[in-house]
Formats: sequence, C-alpha cells, structure tokens
Amino acid sequence: MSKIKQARLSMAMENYLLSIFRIQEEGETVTITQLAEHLKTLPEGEGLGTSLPSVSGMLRRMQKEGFIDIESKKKIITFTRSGIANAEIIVRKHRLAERLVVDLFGVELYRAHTEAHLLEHAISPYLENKVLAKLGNPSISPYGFPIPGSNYVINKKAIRLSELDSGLNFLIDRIPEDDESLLKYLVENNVVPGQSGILKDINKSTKTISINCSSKESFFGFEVGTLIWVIPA
Amino acid sequence: MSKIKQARLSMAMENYLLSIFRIQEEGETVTITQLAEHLKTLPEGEGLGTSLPSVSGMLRRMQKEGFIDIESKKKIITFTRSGIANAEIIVRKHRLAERLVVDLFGVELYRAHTEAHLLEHAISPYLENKVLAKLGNPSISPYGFPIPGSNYVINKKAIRLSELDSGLNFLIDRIPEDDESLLKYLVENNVVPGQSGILKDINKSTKTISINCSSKESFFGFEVGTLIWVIPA
DNA sequence: TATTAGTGTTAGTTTAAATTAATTAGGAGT
DNA sequence: ACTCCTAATTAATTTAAACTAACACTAATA
Repeated sequence: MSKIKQARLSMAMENYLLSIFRIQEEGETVTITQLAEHLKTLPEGEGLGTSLPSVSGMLRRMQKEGFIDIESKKKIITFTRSGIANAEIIVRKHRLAERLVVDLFGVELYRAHTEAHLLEHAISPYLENKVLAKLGNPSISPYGFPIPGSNYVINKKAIRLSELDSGLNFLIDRIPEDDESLLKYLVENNVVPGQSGILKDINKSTKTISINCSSKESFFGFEVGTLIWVIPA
Repeated sequence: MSKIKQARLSMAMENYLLSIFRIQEEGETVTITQLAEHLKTLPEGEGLGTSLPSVSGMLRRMQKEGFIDIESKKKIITFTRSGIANAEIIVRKHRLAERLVVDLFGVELYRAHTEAHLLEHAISPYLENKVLAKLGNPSISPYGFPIPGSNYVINKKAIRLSELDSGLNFLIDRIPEDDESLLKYLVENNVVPGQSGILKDINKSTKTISINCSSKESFFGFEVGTLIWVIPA
C-alpha cells in the first residue's frame, strides 16, 4: 500500500541521472566538476547546464528528491536505491532509442547517440514495451553497452584496447558513443562491436595504436585506445 | 542571404502552435478562451497551461516572435506566414509520430494521439526524413488527417456524418483523435478512416445516429456525429 | 609557512512558463 | 442609461533551471 509520489521527472533531471550513471559506469568517481564536464557532451541545449553552480543547484534538488547522496567530506556523489532505479529507466530508454533509430530507421551510428538523447525523454513505459517487442528485446546498444533490464552483463574479460599486447586477436566489445567525428572514423574502419581484429602494433613511445579489423587498417592515439573495450581472443 | 534566427522552439510553444492549427483546421475562429479550452485536451502536463492569463502571456510571446497576429478589437488570432510554417512543422511531426507508433509498433489507435504528443517534440528534421522514408511517405494520419508537406488535400466532398441523410452509404474520411474512450468504441465498431458504411438512421428528436460499418452496428449522439467526417458514396 | 590551484558554495539575476486574484472593456438585456 | 456577463488583461507570485561574480575550503607546492 506504498503511496509513492511518482511525479514525472524533468528532462533536465533525467539528463543528470543519465550522466551520473555513465560516469559511474566508466568506473570513475562522480564529483560535481566531473559531472559538469560530462554534461557538456550532451547534445541538448548545446552546452547548457554546465556551470558549477547550476550543477550544484540541481544536485541539491536531486538530493532533496532522494535520488542521490553527497558524501559530506569529499563531495562524492552516489545513487540512492531510488536514484539507480530512475537512472536505469532513462538509460534503458536511451539505449533502446539508439537501437531503434539504427535498426529501424537506418540512422548512421555517429548520429544515433544524439538522436536518442532527444527521444529518450519522449518514450512512455507503454511505448517502451512496444518498442522492446518490435526490436526483439535487444540486450545491448549499437555501441555495445548493456541495456538495463535485459539480463546482459558486461563481459568480465573485456579490457581496454590500450591494455592489449601487440599481435593479439580481439573481439570489439564496446566503443565510445559521444564523439561524432571519431565515430565516423571507427565505423569507416569496421571498428564496431562484434567485429574481430588484430592489434598490429602498440607503440609506447609515440602513444599510438594500429589495428586491423576485417582488412581495414586503423590508427589512433592511446586516449582513443582506452575508450575501446575488447575481449582478447 | 537572409539571416533567420532559427532558435529551437520550446515544447510549450510547439503545443500552442499545434492547438491553434487544430482549431483553425476545424474551421473555428481562434480566440484565447477557445485556445485555453483546447489546450486542456493535450495529454502533456495533465491540464497545465490552461488558465486564461497563461495563454494570454504565451500569446504575447508568440506575437513578439512573429508567429501570430491578434486582431485588436475582437481578439481573433491568426497565423503569420512564419507561424503557419512552424505550425506545419510540428503538426507534421505529430501526425508522422501517430503513423509511426501505429504502423510500426502496433500501438492501439486510442493511444496513438497521446504517444505522438510526447514524440513530436523529439523528432529532429534529420530523423523526420528517415521516418518518412521508412513509412513510405504517408499522406494522412491514422485518424485521416492530412500530413502537412505531403500533397494530400482534404476531400472537398467530405461532410459531417450528422449532415448525411438516412439510408445513404458513405466512406469514413476522418475521426476525432483526442477522446480515448470514444476512440475505443469507434475502433471496436470499425468506424475508422477508409471503412465504408451505411447510415441506418438519424433521429432529429433524440439526436442520435445509428450506422453500420462492415456488419458492426454503432450508435451515438449528434455531437459525436459532427466529429466524424464522411464522403457520401 | 605562505601561496596557489582546484572544487564547491552563496548570493543575486534571469528567463520561460505557469498560477491566483483583481480589474477592465464590450456587448446584450431590461 | 444602467446593469451584467463574458472575455481578456494586469499584477503579483511561484517554480525550475540556468547564469555570473564573488567567496571559501582543501591540498599541494615552493
């Protein structure tokens, strides 16, 4: 008989939930500055909501709503149970929207993340179920990230491409979603989840990596290598 | 070389544009009170934005933006050229979204309008083109209304069902979109665009109408009859 | 130890969009 | 002409979410 006030979340708050989730997912600790930085990558509003006081204010509201805790000393942000639940809802809608636009509408991968960021706020629970069914209950996004609610769990053997040794074969597990020009390059060179490849060379001096995926050679720096997760063969 | 400031419209303003368009489309003159009344039918926000001063305030903003003119004496609201253009954009997205959820996701007709009201604000021009292509450039909504931008024009021979004579055959042209319980009844009885039927009886005394569509009998009052447009056979 | 860089917060404004309550303007009826 | 009703406006608040500018705390470093 619990009377939960399930007031529709604002778009802004959904974005904050999503960003906090993403930062946590990357294994980093969530601080206000981190969060402000991450919010800048959101396509909506073109860099709005990124000043520290703005983030600070929103986090206070979210704390009041019972979505997050802020550790008093080091200002580390963690989800409450309610926070993680709501974050998973919006992340699921986001990744489902990514699948939707790619699988059904043929949106290019480099734009899918952006389009999904608009759509995610417009999907009702009812519609979500319809879309899930239509897409055959997908368990990962087109970038390889798990869709919360599916029983998919990230492969424990996945490591960053930058941590692999030369000459080894791998299977691409997930790639970064929010850098459009990088994505164009990766897609162009078959560096997408599910593809297999071989690490031709990893150069500690020049901080560069060269790989081969389905007879396409690609070449990039370490920073990019840390964003690509692979499963060693 | 015209430097048009194409600042993204707010969701609220898109809703106002849509409502004004709809009232005009029904052949009624648009006044503030009319508009306030119509906005109440929108599923978003559950009856928000409906007080007269709210509407008045928004209309002033829209006038400032150059979307509408307000005739000074009788307060009749009309679109400017820019207003109609922007209204058509959002109406197109709305009706396209209705088609989308019905055709692709199997959403029941009675919910399509509501779901589309959320989606319409989340469709970028880019995505719109992808969806249009996927759906095969539809020209009418599932309720029979034209999709702006297609070359479809409303059949001049269409009249309200309440204006038809007993015994005549007809083809259903369009049905009202925003009354969920009525829609359930209509769908149940094959009273949907494209279906043909016969007007069994129209009773001036009891203000009731009975029709037969594909061997389903339905029965309703005059008010409903005025909302259903048919093409006499 | 004193300075500086990094992180957050406070204070005060702004804008869009809504509200209620009170007030005015116009037209119809007696 | 006066009254009344409807329609619309004005005024004053409210809320969410953003901003800038200034201040404060912590920790590292010279």
